[in-house]
Amino acid sequence: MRSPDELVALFRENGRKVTPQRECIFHLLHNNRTHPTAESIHAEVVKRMPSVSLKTVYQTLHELEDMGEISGLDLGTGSVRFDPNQSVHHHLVCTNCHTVGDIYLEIDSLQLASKVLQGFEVGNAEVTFRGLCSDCKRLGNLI
Amino acid sequence: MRSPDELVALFRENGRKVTPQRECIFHLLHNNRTHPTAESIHAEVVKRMPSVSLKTVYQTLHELEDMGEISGLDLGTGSVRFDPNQSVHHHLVCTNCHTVGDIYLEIDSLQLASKVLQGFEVGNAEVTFRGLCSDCKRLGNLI
DNA sequence: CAGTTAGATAACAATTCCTGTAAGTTAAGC
DNA sequence: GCTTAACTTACAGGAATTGTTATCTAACTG
Repeated sequence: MRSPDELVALFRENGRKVTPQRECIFHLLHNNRTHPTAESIHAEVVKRMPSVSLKTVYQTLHELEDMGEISGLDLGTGSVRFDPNQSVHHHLVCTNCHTVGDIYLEIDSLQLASKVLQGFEVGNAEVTFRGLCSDCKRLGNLI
Repeated sequence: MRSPDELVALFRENGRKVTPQRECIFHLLHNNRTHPTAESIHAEVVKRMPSVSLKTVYQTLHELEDMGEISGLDLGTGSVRFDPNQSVHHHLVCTNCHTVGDIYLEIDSLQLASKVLQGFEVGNAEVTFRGLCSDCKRLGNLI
């Protein structure tokens, strides 16, 4: 995702309006590696601007998603997570605490032989690793 | 997933009761490669037994899941899909029509170097390919 | 720099997918 | 055939998200 300042300019170029609510969301997403949900972003926004509705947060997140600035990830944790990290990477999902980590992989086998694809045109490939994060693993050993 | 007859026996062994509703669901799942949702299974069940509730379908599907006979898949298509195919495979999800196909892959690179995992203990790795299925691709070309 | 207006916001209701509850019904073992 | 745990149904409820609408405001316009 671009910097908040660049997003402001980009929004104006696209005929979208720049509101304080949106700027707040831009800042909260910038360099954010926590894979936040709309709900968690909203919780942070509300600390600064108490009247902002969840709907506004969803709308802004979806606009950023449509513009390719962030990705919505459905990792089976109940709600969609938003990721401003647009470099190619994959995810580690803790089956216990549901935190999401990033992992950078070169997966040669993902260059698939066309025969196995049977006409399917691949846009992208996501790899999701499920297991225990280091914290939950450690706690698990203690119990 | 095992055959309907085997499931009947297995349910009884496990102290679960075998009802006509459940047997109907067993048959609908057997050799089913369509990755049905609870809703779509229910639609089929109702054709044969009009009074069956969606709740009953969910309950039976979850029991089969708990027994390891089917897998629940959250592929970001809105609802959970159930897959009786228990061999190791991955999925092709059409971003247009949301149908789900199977793909069999050997992914050597998924034997990850422990350094990139930073203490994360991997249980399993799922690969989801998103793109256009052959039907949607063809239609896309025509439009 | 006030007026205009497309677009954004907030409050609220609705939707979708799924789960909890409670009361009636049935399969399996005796 | 009786008992009882388990199943089924109807219905309510819940979480995540989206639709609606009236109000408001950013940014353009003169």
